[in-house]
Amino acid sequence: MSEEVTIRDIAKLAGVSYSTVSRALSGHYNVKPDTRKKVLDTAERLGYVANRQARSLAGGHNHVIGLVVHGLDNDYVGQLLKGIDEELARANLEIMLFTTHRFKNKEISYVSKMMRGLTDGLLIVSPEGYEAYLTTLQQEKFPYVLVDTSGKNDLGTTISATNVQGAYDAVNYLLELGHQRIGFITGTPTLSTAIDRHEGYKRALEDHNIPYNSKLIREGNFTESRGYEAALELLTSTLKPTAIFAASDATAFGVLGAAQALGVRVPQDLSVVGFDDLPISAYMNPTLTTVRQPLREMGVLAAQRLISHLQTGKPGGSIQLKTELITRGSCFPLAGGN
Amino acid sequence: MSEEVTIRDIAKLAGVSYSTVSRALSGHYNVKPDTRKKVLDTAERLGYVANRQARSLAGGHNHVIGLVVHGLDNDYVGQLLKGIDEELARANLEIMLFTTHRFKNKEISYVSKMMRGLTDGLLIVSPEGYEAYLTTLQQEKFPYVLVDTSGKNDLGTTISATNVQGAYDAVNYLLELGHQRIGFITGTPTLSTAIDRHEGYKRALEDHNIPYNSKLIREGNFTESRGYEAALELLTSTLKPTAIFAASDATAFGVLGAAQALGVRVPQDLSVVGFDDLPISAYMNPTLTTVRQPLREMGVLAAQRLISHLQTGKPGGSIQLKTELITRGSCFPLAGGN
DNA sequence: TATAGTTTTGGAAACGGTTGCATGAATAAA
DNA sequence: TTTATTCATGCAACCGTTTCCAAAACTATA
Repeated sequence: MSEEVTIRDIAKLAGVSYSTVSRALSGHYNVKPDTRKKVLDTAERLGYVANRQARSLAGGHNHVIGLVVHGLDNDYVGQLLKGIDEELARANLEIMLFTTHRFKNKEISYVSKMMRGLTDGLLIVSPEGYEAYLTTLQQEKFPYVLVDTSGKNDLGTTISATNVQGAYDAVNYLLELGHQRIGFITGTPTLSTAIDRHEGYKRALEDHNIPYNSKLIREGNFTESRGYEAALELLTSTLKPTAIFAASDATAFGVLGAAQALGVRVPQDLSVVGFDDLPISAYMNPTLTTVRQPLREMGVLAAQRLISHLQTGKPGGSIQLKTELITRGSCFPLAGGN
Repeated sequence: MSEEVTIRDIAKLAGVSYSTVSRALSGHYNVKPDTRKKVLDTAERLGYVANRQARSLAGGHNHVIGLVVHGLDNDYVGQLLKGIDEELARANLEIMLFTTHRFKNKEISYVSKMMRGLTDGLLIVSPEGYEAYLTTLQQEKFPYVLVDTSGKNDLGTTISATNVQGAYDAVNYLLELGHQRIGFITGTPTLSTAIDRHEGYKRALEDHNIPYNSKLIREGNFTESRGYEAALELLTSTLKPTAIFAASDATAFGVLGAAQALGVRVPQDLSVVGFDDLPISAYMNPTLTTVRQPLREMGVLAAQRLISHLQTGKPGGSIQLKTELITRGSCFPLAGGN
């Protein structure tokens, strides 16, 4: 290992004390402009890179933010992350990745302490309701932002989309096309987004005076495979729906797959609407009608609000972004009765 | 902030010195079994969580590995990460995420120093050829593993798949179905995987005595949108192919989209083969014939080899995993002449 | 029982920063 | 010009570990 350059090396060359170097580098203190310039130049020349651990150990900050996610194996998180990474890069913050299943067998206090030790703040994607560590973090005023959750419980800053309205729009659209038996494959029932989309489904039916029928509902978990199974069930049941609203695009892909497997034509025999508007959705056959969430923008906003919290010490307010129904080729007006 | 428990607190309660606590906790030293137990119990009781920065500052390890990727907005990385995360979690290693575009305007030395300061080792996904920082890392004997690259240049431990063979199998399959004008949409030309797949395409043609025709080739970049455009070009050119081999599943999705837009029926009028076997591919319409790479397993192996390097000080050997042609519904034998 | 050898343990010195306090320099006010 | 005030800087202490070194406590051998 080549010797690392430290602030003491810079101090020696620049002819000042190491504390001055520290102050010049960090910037929040009074340092004479010439001195600062001299220090910065020397640092530059020596190729100085601050030792993050030393810095944070001494009471400074980590310059690392933690990203808490269920998993990375779905495109949806990828889209969010695009926006997040962009903003964090701009602020020179590194990302530490925590997948929640790692927490399963750990003590809450361990998880919270570890994350606090490693990061300056947390971006928590799609928290599963009242996560135990949230309360701890909140008590300790540790900065965090919840991304893609309605966060009804006043758990802090949340960035969300209009999930109820989005689902309402989707189902309303199907209803106006003449569909009456509209199946619904839910998301993971513990996630607020899933609950909200379910609510939107109910409200749209209500407004059209169509009774809610639980036989048309299947529990999903936002994955393709579960969407496939659930659609198979719905399409072979006695109360076969003429349209299916899937709580996510991934789920909808499963529905399309199931329809294909059963020889059910989409959209002629079955209309399908998804939720998310992932990039691939536009390339499906048929192209998928879906409710667009501005995922990347949500990522940007989440990061911005966390950064602002870090800088000002005050949490940013919550915000809800608008969803938009994107009509493509997977829906069809219902012709005759039945 | 509630006061953190330190090794000194443990020392006091356990009635030993703090250095003994450190030794008991880290485990590589001689500590009397009773003493160790006493220390461990006390630590447990106090809910002790080691301060990572202090530990690494003092010369220990970070217990963090860096994951270097282009971006997370494709499912392929997600699959890899599943395996990686699994293994790293088992070894109690945290993940720090570095997206390469962040490096673009930075000095090589900065990037390498930063990563070294923050992590104990690196998992570099799909490096774009001879990355400048690789040489630096190699010189400094910093542990890293390259994932999904053929790494011809002896750049260290690499985990790859049989890309040449995989592409060969795909094209060979199309040839045996009777196709002669087989279009090819490449991957990002600087990536070794893309080069290898191109090579496989060439060899298969060669073995069937079909001349390589650059008019049937379009440059892609592993994305859907580029796949769409490229397919549009191919399908409207004078030398319209009867089959297209896409260098990735995402690219193939674009091809399917383009065919759909042009009213070209797949597989009747056009056969399509992808590469990756992403989960969604099985749900496409038609279901996508593709070359499967064991992405998750590659992730597992990469992590295992890095961990072993960390523990033994010796780099693990490179390994190449087998790809497999998965035949589904997107290909069709070519009937008449053409 | 004395002696040499081996464990086990404690104390001190790092690791590379930040920051409070005190002092010196520079500026403004009298 | 003197004095008060602000600004700039240096020194030392500290953050929570690891690890070197030496001393203490055992063990085994003679």
